[in-house]
Amino acid sequence: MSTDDRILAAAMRVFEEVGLRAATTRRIAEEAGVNEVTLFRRFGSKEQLLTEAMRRRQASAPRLLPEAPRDAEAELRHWLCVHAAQLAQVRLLIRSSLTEIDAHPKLCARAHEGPRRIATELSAYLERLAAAGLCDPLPDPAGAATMLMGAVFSEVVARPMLPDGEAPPRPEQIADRYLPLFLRAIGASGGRA
Amino acid sequence: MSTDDRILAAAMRVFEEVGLRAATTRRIAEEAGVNEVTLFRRFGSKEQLLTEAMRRRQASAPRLLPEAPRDAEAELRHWLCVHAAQLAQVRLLIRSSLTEIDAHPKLCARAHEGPRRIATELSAYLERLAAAGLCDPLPDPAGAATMLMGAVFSEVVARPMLPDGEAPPRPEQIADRYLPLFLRAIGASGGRA
DNA sequence: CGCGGGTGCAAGCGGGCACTTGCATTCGGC
DNA sequence: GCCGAATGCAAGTGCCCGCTTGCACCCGCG
Repeated sequence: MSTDDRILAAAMRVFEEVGLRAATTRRIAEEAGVNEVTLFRRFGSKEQLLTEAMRRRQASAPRLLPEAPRDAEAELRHWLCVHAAQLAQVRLLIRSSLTEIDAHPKLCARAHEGPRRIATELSAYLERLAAAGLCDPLPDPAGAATMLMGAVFSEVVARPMLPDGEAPPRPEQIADRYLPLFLRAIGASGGRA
Repeated sequence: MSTDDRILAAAMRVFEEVGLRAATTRRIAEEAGVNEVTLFRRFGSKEQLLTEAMRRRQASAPRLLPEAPRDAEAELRHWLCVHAAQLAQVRLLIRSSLTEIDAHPKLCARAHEGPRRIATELSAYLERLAAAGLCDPLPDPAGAATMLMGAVFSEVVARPMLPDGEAPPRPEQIADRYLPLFLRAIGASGGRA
Protein backbone atom coordinates (compact mmCIF):
# COMPACT_ATOMS: atom_id res chain seq x y z
CA MET A 1 0.00 0.00 0.00
CA SER A 2 1.61 3.22 -1.14
CA THR A 3 1.93 6.30 1.02
CA ASP A 4 -0.76 8.04 -0.97
CA ASP A 5 -3.14 5.16 -0.51
CA ARG A 6 -2.62 5.09 3.21
CA ILE A 7 -3.15 8.81 3.46
CA LEU A 8 -6.30 8.77 1.37
CA ALA A 9 -7.74 5.84 3.28
CA ALA A 10 -7.00 7.51 6.60
CA ALA A 11 -8.45 10.78 5.36
CA MET A 12 -11.70 9.12 4.38
CA ARG A 13 -11.86 7.22 7.63
CA VAL A 14 -11.31 10.27 9.80
CA PHE A 15 -13.55 12.38 7.63
CA GLU A 16 -16.41 9.94 8.05
CA GLU A 17 -15.81 9.64 11.76
CA VAL A 18 -15.71 13.25 12.76
CA GLY A 19 -16.79 15.41 9.84
CA LEU A 20 -14.99 17.94 7.73
CA ARG A 21 -13.87 20.51 10.24
CA ALA A 22 -12.80 18.15 12.98
CA ALA A 23 -10.82 16.09 10.48
CA THR A 24 -7.63 18.05 11.04
CA THR A 25 -4.55 17.44 8.99
CA ARG A 26 -2.67 16.48 12.14
CA ARG A 27 -5.18 13.80 12.95
CA ILE A 28 -5.31 12.40 9.42
CA ALA A 29 -1.53 12.24 9.36
CA GLU A 30 -1.43 10.44 12.69
CA GLU A 31 -4.10 8.00 11.53
CA ALA A 32 -2.11 7.30 8.37
CA GLY A 33 1.13 6.83 10.30
CA VAL A 34 2.70 9.62 8.33
CA ASN A 35 4.17 13.00 9.07
CA GLU A 36 1.78 15.89 8.68
CA VAL A 37 4.10 17.61 6.24
CA THR A 38 3.81 14.71 3.86
CA LEU A 39 0.13 15.44 3.44
CA PHE A 40 0.83 18.87 2.12
CA ARG A 41 3.77 17.80 0.02
CA ARG A 42 1.68 15.21 -1.78
CA PHE A 43 -1.75 16.80 -1.94
CA GLY A 44 -1.10 20.52 -1.62
CA SER A 45 -3.92 21.35 0.75
CA LYS A 46 -6.47 19.78 3.03
CA GLU A 47 -9.23 20.55 0.57
CA GLN A 48 -7.48 18.83 -2.33
CA LEU A 49 -6.70 15.84 -0.17
CA LEU A 50 -10.29 15.37 0.88
CA THR A 51 -11.57 15.98 -2.62
CA GLU A 52 -9.32 13.24 -3.95
CA ALA A 53 -10.33 10.90 -1.14
CA MET A 54 -14.00 11.40 -1.89
CA ARG A 55 -13.41 11.00 -5.61
CA ARG A 56 -11.93 7.57 -5.02
CA ARG A 57 -14.70 6.56 -2.70
CA GLN A 58 -17.47 7.46 -5.08
CA ALA A 59 -15.84 5.64 -7.96
CA SER A 60 -17.35 2.41 -6.67
CA ALA A 61 -21.13 2.66 -6.42
CA PRO A 62 -23.41 -0.29 -7.10
CA ARG A 63 -26.80 -0.18 -8.79
CA LEU A 64 -29.49 -1.29 -6.39
CA LEU A 65 -32.78 -0.94 -8.23
CA PRO A 66 -33.55 -3.25 -11.14
CA GLU A 67 -34.23 -2.00 -14.63
CA ALA A 68 -37.38 -4.09 -14.89
CA PRO A 69 -39.32 -3.94 -11.62
CA ARG A 70 -41.01 -7.12 -10.48
CA ASP A 71 -41.67 -6.93 -6.75
CA ALA A 72 -41.88 -3.37 -5.48
CA GLU A 73 -41.89 -4.31 -1.83
CA ALA A 74 -38.88 -6.62 -1.98
CA GLU A 75 -36.87 -4.33 -4.23
CA LEU A 76 -37.57 -1.25 -2.18
CA ARG A 77 -36.86 -3.09 1.03
CA HIS A 78 -33.46 -4.08 -0.24
CA TRP A 79 -32.82 -0.54 -1.39
CA LEU A 80 -33.85 0.87 1.98
CA CYS A 81 -31.61 -1.45 3.94
CA VAL A 82 -28.51 -0.87 1.84
CA HIS A 83 -29.07 2.82 1.54
CA ALA A 84 -29.73 3.26 5.25
CA ALA A 85 -26.58 1.37 6.13
CA GLN A 86 -24.47 3.40 3.73
CA LEU A 87 -25.92 6.66 4.93
CA ALA A 88 -25.32 5.73 8.54
CA GLN A 89 -21.67 5.19 7.78
CA VAL A 90 -21.24 8.69 6.42
CA ARG A 91 -23.66 10.57 8.59
CA LEU A 92 -21.10 12.89 10.13
CA LEU A 93 -19.68 13.58 6.71
CA ILE A 94 -23.15 14.45 5.47
CA ARG A 95 -23.85 16.63 8.45
CA SER A 96 -20.71 18.65 8.10
CA SER A 97 -21.06 18.92 4.35
CA LEU A 98 -24.32 20.74 5.05
CA THR A 99 -22.72 23.24 7.39
CA GLU A 100 -19.53 23.95 5.51
CA ILE A 101 -21.02 24.63 2.13
CA ASP A 102 -19.83 28.21 2.09
CA ALA A 103 -16.34 27.39 3.28
CA HIS A 104 -15.75 24.47 0.90
CA PRO A 105 -18.30 24.64 -1.89
CA LYS A 106 -16.62 22.26 -4.31
CA LEU A 107 -15.90 19.66 -1.68
CA CYS A 108 -19.43 19.75 -0.35
CA ALA A 109 -20.87 19.62 -3.85
CA ARG A 110 -18.95 16.44 -4.36
CA ALA A 111 -20.20 15.06 -1.08
CA HIS A 112 -23.76 15.69 -2.23
CA GLU A 113 -23.33 13.92 -5.54
CA GLY A 114 -23.89 10.53 -3.96
CA PRO A 115 -27.25 11.25 -2.33
CA ARG A 116 -28.36 13.17 -5.39
CA ARG A 117 -27.65 10.28 -7.68
CA ILE A 118 -29.41 7.92 -5.33
CA ALA A 119 -32.51 10.12 -5.31
CA THR A 120 -32.49 10.35 -9.08
CA GLU A 121 -32.22 6.60 -9.43
CA LEU A 122 -35.04 6.01 -7.00
CA SER A 123 -37.21 8.49 -8.84
CA ALA A 124 -36.55 6.76 -12.15
CA TYR A 125 -37.32 3.39 -10.60
CA LEU A 126 -40.63 4.67 -9.29
CA GLU A 127 -41.52 5.84 -12.78
CA ARG A 128 -40.78 2.37 -14.10
CA LEU A 129 -42.91 0.94 -11.34
CA ALA A 130 -45.83 3.10 -12.38
CA ALA A 131 -45.28 2.36 -16.07
CA ALA A 132 -45.33 -1.35 -15.31
CA GLY A 133 -48.61 -0.97 -13.47
CA LEU A 134 -47.10 -2.08 -10.19
CA CYS A 135 -48.25 1.07 -8.46
CA ASP A 136 -50.66 3.90 -9.13
CA PRO A 137 -49.66 6.57 -11.62
CA LEU A 138 -47.31 9.04 -9.95
CA PRO A 139 -47.77 12.69 -10.88
CA ASP A 140 -44.55 13.55 -9.01
CA PRO A 141 -42.15 10.60 -8.76
CA ALA A 142 -39.34 12.87 -7.60
CA GLY A 143 -41.51 14.02 -4.70
CA ALA A 144 -42.24 10.45 -3.70
CA ALA A 145 -38.53 9.64 -3.88
CA THR A 146 -37.71 12.60 -1.67
CA MET A 147 -40.27 11.53 0.88
CA LEU A 148 -38.80 8.08 1.22
CA MET A 149 -35.26 9.38 1.30
CA GLY A 150 -36.31 12.01 3.78
CA ALA A 151 -37.54 9.33 6.13
CA VAL A 152 -34.23 7.48 6.00
CA PHE A 153 -32.39 10.73 6.25
CA SER A 154 -34.32 11.80 9.32
CA GLU A 155 -33.75 8.51 11.05
CA VAL A 156 -30.06 8.37 10.35
CA VAL A 157 -28.68 11.86 9.96
CA ALA A 158 -31.16 13.92 11.91
CA ARG A 159 -31.70 11.36 14.66
CA PRO A 160 -30.96 13.72 17.57
CA MET A 161 -33.79 15.96 16.43
CA LEU A 162 -36.36 13.22 16.77
CA PRO A 163 -38.10 12.10 19.91
CA ASP A 164 -36.65 9.10 21.74
CA GLY A 165 -33.19 10.35 21.24
CA GLU A 166 -29.98 9.00 20.02
CA ALA A 167 -30.26 5.26 19.54
CA PRO A 168 -29.31 4.58 15.91
CA PRO A 169 -31.90 2.22 14.40
CA ARG A 170 -30.90 -0.83 12.41
CA PRO A 171 -31.55 -0.68 8.66
CA GLU A 172 -34.22 -3.39 8.81
CA GLN A 173 -36.09 -1.43 11.46
CA ILE A 174 -36.15 1.55 9.15
CA ALA A 175 -37.49 -0.60 6.33
CA ASP A 176 -40.16 -2.11 8.54
CA ARG A 177 -41.19 1.28 9.71
CA TYR A 178 -41.47 3.23 6.48
CA LEU A 179 -41.96 0.73 3.72
CA PRO A 180 -45.63 -0.02 4.48
CA LEU A 181 -46.46 3.67 4.67
CA PHE A 182 -44.62 4.40 1.47
CA LEU A 183 -46.15 1.53 -0.45
CA ARG A 184 -49.61 2.76 0.46
CA ALA A 185 -48.66 6.29 -0.50
CA ILE A 186 -47.80 5.21 -4.03
CA GLY A 187 -50.61 2.69 -4.23
CA ALA A 188 -48.40 -0.37 -4.36
CA SER A 189 -49.61 -1.85 -1.11
CA GLY A 190 -50.80 -5.44 -0.96
CA GLY A 191 -53.10 -5.28 2.03
CA ARG A 192 -54.45 -2.72 4.46
CA ALA A 193 -53.29 -1.91 7.95
CA MET B 1 -34.81 47.88 24.82
CA SER B 2 -32.18 46.93 27.35
CA THR B 3 -28.63 46.00 26.51
CA ASP B 4 -29.31 42.38 27.29
CA ASP B 5 -32.31 42.32 25.00
CA ARG B 6 -30.39 43.81 22.14
CA ILE B 7 -27.58 41.32 22.62
CA LEU B 8 -29.91 38.34 22.82
CA ALA B 9 -31.86 39.44 19.78
CA ALA B 10 -28.68 39.97 17.81
CA ALA B 11 -27.31 36.63 18.94
CA MET B 12 -30.40 34.81 17.76
CA ARG B 13 -30.41 36.68 14.47
CA VAL B 14 -26.76 35.95 13.71
CA PHE B 15 -27.08 32.41 14.98
CA GLU B 16 -29.94 31.72 12.60
CA GLU B 17 -28.17 33.39 9.71
CA VAL B 18 -24.83 31.65 9.84
CA GLY B 19 -24.98 28.78 12.30
CA LEU B 20 -23.30 28.12 15.58
CA ARG B 21 -19.63 28.19 14.71
CA ALA B 22 -19.72 31.13 12.35
CA ALA B 23 -21.72 33.16 14.85
CA THR B 24 -18.62 34.67 16.42
CA THR B 25 -18.81 36.83 19.50
CA ARG B 26 -17.32 39.70 17.53
CA ARG B 27 -20.07 39.51 14.97
CA ILE B 28 -22.86 39.25 17.50
CA ALA B 29 -21.45 42.25 19.38
CA GLU B 30 -21.23 44.26 16.18
CA GLU B 31 -24.78 43.29 15.22
CA ALA B 32 -26.02 44.36 18.66
CA GLY B 33 -24.13 47.66 18.52
CA VAL B 34 -22.24 46.72 21.63
CA ASN B 35 -18.66 46.10 22.58
CA GLU B 36 -17.56 42.50 22.48
CA VAL B 37 -16.43 42.64 26.10
CA THR B 38 -19.95 43.42 27.20
CA LEU B 39 -21.09 40.04 25.92
CA PHE B 40 -18.75 38.26 28.25
CA ARG B 41 -19.37 40.57 31.17
CA ARG B 42 -23.10 39.95 30.99
CA PHE B 43 -23.34 36.34 29.85
CA GLY B 44 -20.04 34.78 30.84
CA SER B 45 -19.43 32.79 27.69
CA LYS B 46 -20.62 32.34 24.16
CA GLU B 47 -22.32 29.11 25.06
CA GLN B 48 -24.31 30.64 27.91
CA LEU B 49 -25.28 33.56 25.72
CA LEU B 50 -26.62 31.36 22.96
CA THR B 51 -28.34 29.05 25.40
CA GLU B 52 -30.18 31.98 26.93
CA ALA B 53 -31.07 33.34 23.50
CA MET B 54 -32.56 30.02 22.45
CA ARG B 55 -34.39 29.68 25.73
CA ARG B 56 -36.17 32.96 25.09
CA ARG B 57 -36.97 32.06 21.53
CA GLN B 58 -38.58 28.77 22.40
CA ALA B 59 -40.65 30.32 25.13
CA SER B 60 -43.14 31.42 22.48
CA ALA B 61 -44.38 28.47 20.46
CA PRO B 62 -47.93 28.25 19.14
CA ARG B 63 -50.05 25.13 18.95
CA LEU B 64 -50.86 24.33 15.35
CA LEU B 65 -52.85 21.13 15.38
CA PRO B 66 -56.36 21.10 16.85
CA GLU B 67 -57.37 18.95 19.76
CA ALA B 68 -60.42 17.66 17.90
CA PRO B 69 -59.53 16.93 14.27
CA ARG B 70 -62.13 17.77 11.67
CA ASP B 71 -60.48 18.12 8.29
CA ALA B 72 -57.20 16.24 8.08
CA GLU B 73 -56.18 17.73 4.77
CA ALA B 74 -56.78 21.35 5.75
CA GLU B 75 -55.25 20.99 9.18
CA LEU B 76 -52.18 19.20 7.95
CA ARG B 77 -51.76 21.66 5.12
CA HIS B 78 -51.73 24.51 7.57
CA TRP B 79 -49.28 22.66 9.77
CA LEU B 80 -47.00 21.92 6.83
CA CYS B 81 -46.92 25.51 5.65
CA VAL B 82 -46.20 27.02 9.05
CA HIS B 83 -43.72 24.37 10.01
CA ALA B 84 -41.87 24.57 6.70
CA ALA B 85 -41.61 28.32 7.00
CA GLN B 86 -40.31 28.14 10.55
CA LEU B 87 -37.83 25.45 9.70
CA ALA B 88 -36.56 27.41 6.73
CA GLN B 89 -35.84 30.33 8.99
CA VAL B 90 -33.62 28.28 11.25
CA ARG B 91 -32.11 25.90 8.75
CA LEU B 92 -28.52 26.96 9.31
CA LEU B 93 -29.04 26.73 13.03
CA ILE B 94 -30.39 23.22 12.61
CA ARG B 95 -27.56 22.22 10.35
CA SER B 96 -24.88 23.39 12.70
CA SER B 97 -26.61 21.96 15.72
CA LEU B 98 -26.22 18.58 14.05
CA THR B 99 -22.49 18.99 13.51
CA GLU B 100 -21.52 20.55 16.79
CA ILE B 101 -23.25 18.10 19.09
CA ASP B 102 -20.01 16.96 20.64
CA ALA B 103 -18.63 20.45 21.11
CA HIS B 104 -21.78 21.94 22.63
CA PRO B 105 -24.04 19.12 23.76
CA LYS B 106 -26.35 21.13 25.99
CA LEU B 107 -26.80 23.89 23.48
CA CYS B 108 -27.55 21.48 20.67
CA ALA B 109 -29.91 19.50 22.86
CA ARG B 110 -31.84 22.68 23.41
CA ALA B 111 -31.85 23.40 19.69
CA HIS B 112 -33.38 20.00 19.07
CA GLU B 113 -36.16 20.46 21.59
CA GLY B 114 -38.25 22.42 19.14
CA PRO B 115 -38.31 19.86 16.33
CA ARG B 116 -38.78 17.08 18.85
CA ARG B 117 -41.79 18.70 20.37
CA ILE B 118 -43.22 19.33 16.92
CA ALA B 119 -42.80 15.67 15.99
CA THR B 120 -44.43 14.55 19.21
CA GLU B 121 -47.39 16.86 18.66
CA LEU B 122 -47.83 15.67 15.12
CA SER B 123 -47.71 12.09 16.24
CA ALA B 124 -50.36 12.72 18.87
CA TYR B 125 -52.54 14.49 16.32
CA LEU B 126 -52.31 11.54 13.96
CA GLU B 127 -53.45 9.26 16.74
CA ARG B 128 -56.45 11.49 17.32
CA LEU B 129 -57.11 11.41 13.60
CA ALA B 130 -57.18 7.63 13.62
CA ALA B 131 -59.28 7.51 16.76
CA ALA B 132 -61.80 9.82 15.13
CA GLY B 133 -61.98 7.55 12.13
CA LEU B 134 -60.62 10.24 9.83
CA CYS B 135 -57.87 7.97 8.67
CA ASP B 136 -56.99 4.30 8.80
CA PRO B 137 -55.72 2.86 12.08
CA LEU B 138 -52.04 3.68 12.45
CA PRO B 139 -49.85 0.98 13.97
CA ASP B 140 -46.96 3.44 14.18
CA PRO B 141 -48.08 7.07 14.35
CA ALA B 142 -44.61 8.22 15.34
CA GLY B 143 -43.25 6.65 12.18
CA ALA B 144 -45.82 8.42 10.05
CA ALA B 145 -44.98 11.69 11.78
CA THR B 146 -41.30 11.19 11.11
CA MET B 147 -41.95 10.51 7.46
CA LEU B 148 -43.84 13.73 6.97
CA MET B 149 -41.32 15.74 8.95
CA GLY B 150 -38.54 14.05 7.06
CA ALA B 151 -39.99 15.26 3.80
CA VAL B 152 -40.09 18.85 5.02
CA PHE B 153 -36.70 18.45 6.56
CA SER B 154 -35.20 17.17 3.33
CA GLU B 155 -36.68 19.95 1.29
CA VAL B 156 -35.61 22.70 3.62
CA VAL B 157 -32.51 21.65 5.53
CA ALA B 158 -31.00 19.05 3.24
CA ARG B 159 -31.88 20.85 0.01
CA PRO B 160 -28.33 20.81 -1.45
CA MET B 161 -28.34 17.03 -1.26
CA LEU B 162 -31.36 16.73 -3.50
CA PRO B 163 -31.42 16.86 -7.28
CA ASP B 164 -32.26 20.21 -8.87
CA GLY B 165 -30.12 22.01 -6.44
CA GLU B 166 -30.43 24.99 -4.25
CA ALA B 167 -33.67 26.77 -4.98
CA PRO B 168 -35.53 26.97 -1.67
CA PRO B 169 -39.14 25.93 -2.24
CA ARG B 170 -42.05 27.93 -0.90
CA PRO B 171 -44.01 26.34 1.95
CA GLU B 172 -47.14 25.91 -0.19
CA GLN B 173 -45.12 24.02 -2.77
CA ILE B 174 -43.96 21.63 -0.09
CA ALA B 175 -47.52 21.11 1.06
CA ASP B 176 -48.74 20.51 -2.48
CA ARG B 177 -45.98 18.04 -3.05
CA TYR B 178 -46.16 15.85 0.01
CA LEU B 179 -49.61 16.21 1.42
CA PRO B 180 -51.36 14.00 -1.18
CA LEU B 181 -48.76 11.27 -0.76
CA PHE B 182 -48.97 11.43 2.99
CA LEU B 183 -52.76 11.41 3.10
CA ARG B 184 -52.81 8.29 1.00
CA ALA B 185 -50.15 6.70 3.19
CA ILE B 186 -52.33 7.07 6.28
CA GLY B 187 -55.53 6.31 4.41
CA ALA B 188 -57.03 9.76 4.78
CA SER B 189 -57.08 10.56 1.11
CA GLY B 190 -60.25 11.85 -0.49
CA GLY B 191 -59.64 10.82 -4.10
CA ARG B 192 -57.09 8.87 -6.06
CA ALA B 193 -54.23 10.16 -8.17
C1' DC C 1 30.24 5.38 -4.91
C1' DG C 2 27.35 9.51 -5.43
C1' DC C 3 23.13 11.48 -6.52
C1' DG C 4 18.39 12.54 -5.98
C1' DG C 5 13.69 11.78 -4.61
C1' DG C 6 10.72 10.68 -0.82
C1' DT C 7 10.16 11.10 3.94
C1' DG C 8 10.73 12.50 8.97
C1' DC C 9 11.38 16.06 12.34
C1' DA C 10 11.27 20.43 14.76
C1' DA C 11 10.07 24.79 14.54
C1' DG C 12 7.55 28.42 13.17
C1' DC C 13 4.18 31.69 10.75
C1' DG C 14 -0.14 33.97 10.38
C1' DG C 15 -4.77 34.08 11.35
C1' DG C 16 -9.03 33.38 13.86
C1' DC C 17 -11.19 32.36 17.87
C1' DA C 18 -13.06 32.76 22.91
C1' DC C 19 -11.93 35.13 26.62
C1' DT C 20 -9.23 38.52 29.95
C1' DT C 21 -7.25 42.73 31.79
C1' DG C 22 -6.62 47.55 32.89
C1' DC C 23 -8.19 51.82 32.35
C1' DA C 24 -11.07 55.69 30.76
C1' DT C 25 -15.78 57.30 30.17
C1' DT C 26 -20.60 58.03 30.92
C1' DC C 27 -24.62 58.42 33.61
C1' DG C 28 -28.21 57.89 37.15
C1' DG C 29 -29.33 58.03 42.08
C1' DC C 30 -28.12 59.55 46.64
C1' DG D 1 -21.55 67.01 43.47
C1' DC D 2 -20.08 62.52 44.07
C1' DC D 3 -20.04 57.56 44.02
C1' DG D 4 -20.63 53.34 41.80
C1' DA D 5 -22.39 50.53 38.25
C1' DA D 6 -22.49 49.80 33.39
C1' DT D 7 -20.13 50.29 29.23
C1' DG D 8 -16.40 51.39 25.78
C1' DC D 9 -11.74 50.75 24.22
C1' DA D 10 -7.14 48.84 23.27
C1' DA D 11 -4.33 45.42 24.01
C1' DG D 12 -3.17 41.00 25.00
C1' DT D 13 -3.31 35.67 26.14
C1' DG D 14 -3.61 31.08 24.83
C1' DC D 15 -5.24 27.83 21.81
C1' DC D 16 -5.79 25.48 17.43
C1' DC D 17 -5.64 25.44 12.76
C1' DG D 18 -3.70 25.11 7.85
C1' DC D 19 0.45 25.54 5.93
C1' DT D 20 5.68 26.56 5.30
C1' DT D 21 10.67 26.17 5.98
C1' DG D 22 15.10 24.19 6.69
C1' DC D 23 17.55 20.39 7.52
C1' DA D 24 18.59 15.59 8.23
C1' DC D 25 18.01 10.93 6.90
C1' DC D 26 17.28 6.74 4.22
C1' DC D 27 17.30 4.13 0.15
C1' DG D 28 17.25 2.73 -4.62
C1' DC D 29 19.45 3.53 -9.01
C1' DG D 30 23.02 4.97 -12.19
